[in-house]
Amino acid sequence: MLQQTQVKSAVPYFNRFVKRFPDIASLAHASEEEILAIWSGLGYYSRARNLHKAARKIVDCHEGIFPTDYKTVLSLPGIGRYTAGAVCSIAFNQAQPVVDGNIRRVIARLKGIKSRIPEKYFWDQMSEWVPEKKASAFNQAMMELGATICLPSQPACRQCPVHRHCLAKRKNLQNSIPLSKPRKAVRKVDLVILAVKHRGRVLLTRQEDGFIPGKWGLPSRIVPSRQTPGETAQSLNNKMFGGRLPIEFLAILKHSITHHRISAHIYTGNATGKASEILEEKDRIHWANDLQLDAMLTSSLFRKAIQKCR
DNA sequence: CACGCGTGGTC
DNA sequence: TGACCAAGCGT
Repeated sequence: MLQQTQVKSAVPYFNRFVKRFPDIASLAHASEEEILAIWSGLGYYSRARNLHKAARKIVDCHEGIFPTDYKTVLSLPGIGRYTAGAVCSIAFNQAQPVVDGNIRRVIARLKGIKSRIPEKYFWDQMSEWVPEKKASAFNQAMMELGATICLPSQPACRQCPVHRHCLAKRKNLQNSIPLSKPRKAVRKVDLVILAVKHRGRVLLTRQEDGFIPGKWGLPSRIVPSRQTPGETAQSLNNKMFGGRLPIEFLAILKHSITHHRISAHIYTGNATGKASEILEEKDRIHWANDLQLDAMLTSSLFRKAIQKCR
């Protein structure tokens, strides 16, 4: 959960997760749907799928007991160099290095590194520093230092236990180190979302090529350039209802996903009479009640859209 | 090494 | 508000 996610954001998800899946066996035997339902809103959903796979692999290959050997831990799905090092050092106190965003910043400042350098540099440095008998405390301390004192902006150098060793501080370069990476341009996307209601239920569809991840979602379509959202909404209406559904513009929701900035144009409609005949395969649609919505929707964009219709 | 993957915190 | 960033991973 903590991969690319702040501790503060993950904590409530973690508590719910371990309450529902208190051990490896219960996770291994759960359905992916249920796991994703608990994960819903946290983002990076492949983490949840990999966690599920890892649990099953541990049950199948390691008699249900979490391995302690570094190479074996590293071989689990969703566990890369960082997580394997974190688990082996923090949980098992093995002298394995870890490098995360915090540690990159701490090292770059300590060493006064002004240019882009290969990732290997940080790993080599941490391998050299990690103490044989206190790997757990050391690795956590390095990350904590970055998370609480050696902050991205306005670092609290006066409180820093190693400020006397810090080249960035000595040269007064704390605010220009580390070099911020050139970001990929954010693409703006217009998306039409249909919130169709019928007797207190909401229409969900499966979209194989859906822009928003997760199996079930509200009917949606990206607005092609040279088309207005209204036209796209009508064309979606044509495809799904033969154009018989009276739809009404409701709101625009802003939602950002990595390098996409989505403007979601929400349209609502009431499916009654002929409009309730949907031109879509039966197994691709579902009329969901409130309880099902909660369990089936993964993306928080769709959740926000539903909230708007209440 | 570059890229895509979600969402929320922070200034 | 927008830009940057977060206990990264798999391809």
